[in-house]
Amino acid sequence: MPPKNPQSQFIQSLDRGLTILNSVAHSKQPVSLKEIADLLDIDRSSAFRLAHTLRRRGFLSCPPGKKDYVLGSSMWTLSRQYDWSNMLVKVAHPELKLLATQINETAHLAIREGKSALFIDSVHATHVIAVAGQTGELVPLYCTAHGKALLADAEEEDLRGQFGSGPLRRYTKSTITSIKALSKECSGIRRRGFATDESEYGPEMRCLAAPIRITDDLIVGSIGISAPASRFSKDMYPAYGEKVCRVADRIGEFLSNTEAKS
Amino acid sequence: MPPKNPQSQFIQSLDRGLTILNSVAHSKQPVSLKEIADLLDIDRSSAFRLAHTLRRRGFLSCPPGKKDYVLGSSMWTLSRQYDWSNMLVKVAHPELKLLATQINETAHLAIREGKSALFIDSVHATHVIAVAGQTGELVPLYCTAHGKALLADAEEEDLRGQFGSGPLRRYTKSTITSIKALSKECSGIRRRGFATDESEYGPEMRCLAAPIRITDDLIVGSIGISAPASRFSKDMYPAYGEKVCRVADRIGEFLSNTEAKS
DNA sequence: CGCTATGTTGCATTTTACGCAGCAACTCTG
DNA sequence: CAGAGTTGCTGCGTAAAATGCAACATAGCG
Repeated sequence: MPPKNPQSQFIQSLDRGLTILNSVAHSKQPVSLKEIADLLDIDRSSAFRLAHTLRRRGFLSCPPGKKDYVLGSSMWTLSRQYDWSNMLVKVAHPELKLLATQINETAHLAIREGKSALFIDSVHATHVIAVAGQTGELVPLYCTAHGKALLADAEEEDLRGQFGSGPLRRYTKSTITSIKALSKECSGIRRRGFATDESEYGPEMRCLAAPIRITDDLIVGSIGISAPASRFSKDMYPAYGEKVCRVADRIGEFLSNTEAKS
Repeated sequence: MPPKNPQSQFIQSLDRGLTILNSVAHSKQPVSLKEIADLLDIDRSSAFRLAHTLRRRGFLSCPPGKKDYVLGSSMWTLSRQYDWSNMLVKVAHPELKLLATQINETAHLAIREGKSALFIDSVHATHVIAVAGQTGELVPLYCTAHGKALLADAEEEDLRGQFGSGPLRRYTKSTITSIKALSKECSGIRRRGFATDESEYGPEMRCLAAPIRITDDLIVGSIGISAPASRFSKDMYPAYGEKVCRVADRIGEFLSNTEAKS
């Protein structure tokens, strides 16, 4: 039976503290105490005590001399020490398996690492193989389906900041070498929901991948399928694309919350 | 005057919530409700309400089906959306400048990015240059002073996991090519406090760098100086090393808290 | 040098979070 | 399979803890 009074399970002050963390993290400028108080619609003194607690615990920090708040070292520590990729693998592996068997081609899971995409899990068509195939391999971001899926939300200026303004290295005839073209490709991926690789990195290989998004649309990984071009024609893009997108969305939902429904 | 009652500025439930976040983040396994209750020495019901609040806000999450807690997507979002390197640059730049003028050689600031070290700021000997020199450059981790400083806390098995078991690529005669030697080098860096580069990557260049550590000893960046070997002999290591270490420590302290002293 | 805006502390009030008790689901264990 | 022991979850009365207010402190500004 559902709880009669669901509100009683809410700790107000903790909730408020988390709201503060969120707003500080999303703000590009340091946040003043007044802004916090206004945001939560509480007295300045209460805001002060909440912020003070967060600071003492290292979750917030004040730039030397200033009295504004920025994220503190604890957030740094927490996010780094935690093995996100392991969690992603755990949640995604069953879905990866499902995808591979449904389509009967190799399915991959990738995350971003620096300026590359890193394959962290894969399931082959005929049999399940945990540590084999391309798992562990690093590939460029701008000329692979997984890489481009991971870049999907980047705007032209972001791309320029990350790859510089010069032309990109060409691997094959179809490699995208200009930032402008890459940016256009990204907007196409956002629209369609999935990215493809027309032998832009390695020859005679087709790949289709979709970004895995969590709350706030942040892209945390990509999932997709690869096959020799001979077995994987362009006609299959719509059908496979929809399948892959659906799987990616489901993984994202699992990661985002899991209100623990069955 | 110091507050008469410093405890009154402390919000208990928020503090407890943060403690939960910390313990979940540091634990390798998912954490059960009972463990949380025991840790904080509070009733299970209170622990439940705290954890429940954290979960509804996305800071914790339950693996599908299970009732244990792991870090949630909000932590993911927060840590990624925040521009850490920008913050590091802001805090470290004055110190970098000081270091460069004191020693009168180029000083660099670097962070880890994937399997490389990325230079994010530099100050040249004679003049301050914000966006020039090696800023933006990626260099290998295992054969540069900055890279090795960033790796300092890694144990042999970590290194093996990150670089594979094969030999490392050789750039010069003095490049370290075995994981075992690299591990030994790391323990030396931990002992001394700083790393050096004996022309292991590029020729005729010496470099000395120290890791920047925040709370829990997590390494978040490195700071160091570079010079042609002709001007920078081995004799200078102790003196320069101590200087660089002191600067690195101060930056770490600034980042870790800033109890806002002057 | 006032004046306002913001940060910080003490204190009285009452909201809020706590522990207790009890139920439900699940796991051992014989 | 029964019964005992864990653990997760909810309702409720109470006490403690968080809140808002007022006052003080400090910084920025004209």
